[in-house]
Amino acid sequence: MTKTTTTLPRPTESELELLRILWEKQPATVREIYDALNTERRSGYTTVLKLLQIMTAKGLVVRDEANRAHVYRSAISQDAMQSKILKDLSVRLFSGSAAQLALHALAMEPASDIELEEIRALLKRKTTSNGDDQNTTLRTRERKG
Amino acid sequence: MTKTTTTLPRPTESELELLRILWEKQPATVREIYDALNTERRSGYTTVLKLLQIMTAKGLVVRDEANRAHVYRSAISQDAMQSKILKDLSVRLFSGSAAQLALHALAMEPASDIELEEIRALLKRKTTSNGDDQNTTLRTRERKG
DNA sequence: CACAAACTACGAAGATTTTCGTTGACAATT
DNA sequence: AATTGTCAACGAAAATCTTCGTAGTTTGTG
Repeated sequence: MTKTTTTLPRPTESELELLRILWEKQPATVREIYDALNTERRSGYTTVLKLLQIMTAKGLVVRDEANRAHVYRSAISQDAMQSKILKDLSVRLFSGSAAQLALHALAMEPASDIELEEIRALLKRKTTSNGDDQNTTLRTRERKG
Repeated sequence: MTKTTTTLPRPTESELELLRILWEKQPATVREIYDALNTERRSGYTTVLKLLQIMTAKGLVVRDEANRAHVYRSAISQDAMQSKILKDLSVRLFSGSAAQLALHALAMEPASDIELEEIRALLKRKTTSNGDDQNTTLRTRERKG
């Protein structure tokens, strides 16, 4: 039976690792994901396969079974997942205030000038039209690991 | 044998729930924590007790055994735990950039004017002396649930 | 065709987390 | 002093997460 949940569950620790790889390399086969993962940590092939099967059942990823080697894609964009997890965390640890969360994150790290500029720009936009929850899509830039 | 870990482990989901109550009401006995928790979710008394014992072993909380009903305190401030968890999350989901994390959090929520002002102030400080990881302690304000 | 390689599915062991019942100690009440 | 209530400790069941071995199928190669 296929589970029909509208809301995706929060990924577990290792599920998130696979999602990270997918966002970078998708669409990808188990083999490709396995290879990518094993440059970081040691893990068996069937372990990765099993995880992807579970994630498929959960709806975290979708797969194309057209070919023998199934091809996986994450079911949610990195951007959306980031928002989802931050939202959750803001509730659990910041009394629901994402702004307080942001403030904390900012205080932690000496951000680069470029990043500071992006934040200022965003703040400006939020100020001019406050209250309205307008569509503020982020440009996601690359960051070397 | 008492475990001697310098670094506190990341709290689990339910451990974090108890920490939240502690930060609000500490010092507190098991009974008090149990009562507070049960205004939100249903949970048995010994469940809470057991969790607190585990957390004591992990070093997440400390307890005063002077009286029959032990009295618990969190071993780490809410502020420090927030930083700890955000740091962890920035690594796992934002390629190590807390600034990107902050940007995301900001884009999500229509922050209040006061919060926006705080963020601007923080940005100003970070701008004038960039690169230096100066001591930026946050004022933590109250927020009605 | 026979054999090896690559693949999915599945079950299950191991590890961790969550929950609670039971026990025994002590305290308060009658 | 007997009963009832509260407490910490402990063990263990239940639930979830992680890992991998085995089996069976399909594909590629000699």
